[in-house]
Amino acid sequence: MAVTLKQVAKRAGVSASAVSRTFTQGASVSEKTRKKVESAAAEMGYSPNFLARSLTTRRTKMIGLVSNNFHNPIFLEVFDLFTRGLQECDLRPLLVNLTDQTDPEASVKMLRQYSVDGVIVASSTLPPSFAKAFRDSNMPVVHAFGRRSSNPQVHVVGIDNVECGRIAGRELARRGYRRVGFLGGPAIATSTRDRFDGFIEELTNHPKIEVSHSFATAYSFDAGRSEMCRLLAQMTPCEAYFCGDDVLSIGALSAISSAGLSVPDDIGLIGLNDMEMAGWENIA
Amino acid sequence: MAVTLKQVAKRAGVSASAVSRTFTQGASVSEKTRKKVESAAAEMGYSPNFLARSLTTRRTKMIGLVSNNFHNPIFLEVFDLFTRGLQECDLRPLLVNLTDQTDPEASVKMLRQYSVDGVIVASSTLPPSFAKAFRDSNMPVVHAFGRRSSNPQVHVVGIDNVECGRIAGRELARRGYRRVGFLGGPAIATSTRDRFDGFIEELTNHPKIEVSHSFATAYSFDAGRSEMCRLLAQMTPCEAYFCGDDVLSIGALSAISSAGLSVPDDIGLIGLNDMEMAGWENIA
DNA sequence: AGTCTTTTTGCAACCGGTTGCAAAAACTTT
DNA sequence: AAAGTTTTTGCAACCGGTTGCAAAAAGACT
Repeated sequence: MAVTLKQVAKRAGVSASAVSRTFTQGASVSEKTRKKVESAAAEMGYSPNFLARSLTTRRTKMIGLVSNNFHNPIFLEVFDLFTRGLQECDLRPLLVNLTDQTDPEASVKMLRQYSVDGVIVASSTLPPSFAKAFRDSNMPVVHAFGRRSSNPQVHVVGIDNVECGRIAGRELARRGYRRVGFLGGPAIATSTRDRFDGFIEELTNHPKIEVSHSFATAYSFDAGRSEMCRLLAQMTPCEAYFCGDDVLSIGALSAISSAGLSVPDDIGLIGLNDMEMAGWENIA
Repeated sequence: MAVTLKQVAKRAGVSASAVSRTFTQGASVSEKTRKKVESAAAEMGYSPNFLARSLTTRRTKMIGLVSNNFHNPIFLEVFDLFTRGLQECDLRPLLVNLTDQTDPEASVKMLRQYSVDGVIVASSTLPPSFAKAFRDSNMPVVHAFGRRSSNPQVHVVGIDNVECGRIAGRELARRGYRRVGFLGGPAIATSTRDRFDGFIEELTNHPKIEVSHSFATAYSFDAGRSEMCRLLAQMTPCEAYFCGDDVLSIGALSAISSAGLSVPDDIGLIGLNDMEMAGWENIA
């Protein structure tokens, strides 16, 4: 169906190699034949088939973009930025949605069958089996929002979650709260653990402050809301909370206002992520 | 690097075709050789290269998933559902983020170079040039959230926006509002136009009701908010509004509450989409 | 055992490109 | 004009598979 290199070659009256070379950066072609080829190609609407090319060049310019965070609105921003970034580098994202039913091994195998040049895993809430499968895949993988890994094969980019925790702790202390709580995401998420560790570490410097903590079941609005409801129902809720993620904060806010309380008058709250929505003014 | 079919063939002591056939649905292989091949393949960790295969089968099982809606939170849900759906059909989405700087022709060409089996365009706010480019691409394309097209090549799936408009109009009339407004998305979006048309059509049945309309500059929180601010600043704002999209509604809600008014006591509001977030209870 | 069918198998060509290599063409030099 | 250099070109093999076809093997039937 599509126009092939050979057809162009015939039309331009040159060999296949000549055509191939005019479409390859830095190959040796005379100006004369290049012109011939280019006009023939233009007339016929030819452009080289990337997959056939990849067979010999061993580069597909495809990147596996893997995530299981399709319910945390911050990830729409993440996908936006990541895909744009890739596109600017002339790479295309092959999207993989990891669900609970997905077999991590199968996903890795699939990505290998498609010969992706690399993989980006964008998630901090990845079950260990997934993390392991991608780690062992021996393709280049970068784990976004992960934490420093013991495995040197995997590049990690992310924020310093421990430091985030410290900052939040410091701020709450500065504001004079005496009883503070940490409201984290799923206990298995490394991001939550690190933020928690930093938070605790910082607050040990302030022995007068009473610290408690709890974990929501997911990074989601509902989880944040119900966990905060539970906390508020307790005998002595804290004076202020540090939420491990903005979507949790928003859920928590919802719980707080349903309870007839307000932020920051009745209760203090610190979120994390600065998502676009957090700026929406009716939330609070 | 990766194990190839030939290596497996040699190890299993059979021809290349035999190996190929054991990995092809419905090909003729005896049980005996199949076993030999399978065990050899398992030992060596072989799985067929999809791209090489696609060269002869002319099927890549890749689908271009194209959108420019990376700021409307409803689209995270859309991506989630679409990718899952594709994965269930054993297809992989090649994601394309259309920005203002993107050249539609280039995107189409790119998708053709990757030999995608088809394209899903998920957007109702597509500039006509994009729509046209994909339409003319002579690959199978389905336009999600589009409207019935004059071009029979393109499959469209979406809701009946005209009917949505009618329903909203009917409902506002039923509730006895006398002065109602339509707050739509960008005037070029077909979805907005259709919803508007349906809305108007329905309300012509109620001649006593006064109808006005305006369009936000985008399907976004900010656009909804600022448009509603403008409306509220007018001499006589309407008693109720129909917003063409939930994210607009949320923006509008924000404007309304900033103005010290509340819904539905002071002003009526109908949204559209039932996005996950619309259930978040602190929004309203 | 011999003949006729049906199934399984390997050869070889092909999918759409790339690339090492040696020959051909184009310049330089003297 | 002949010899030496550099650039451009086409041939042919290859990337990792699939598939039509005819020969080989296996099974069915007298």
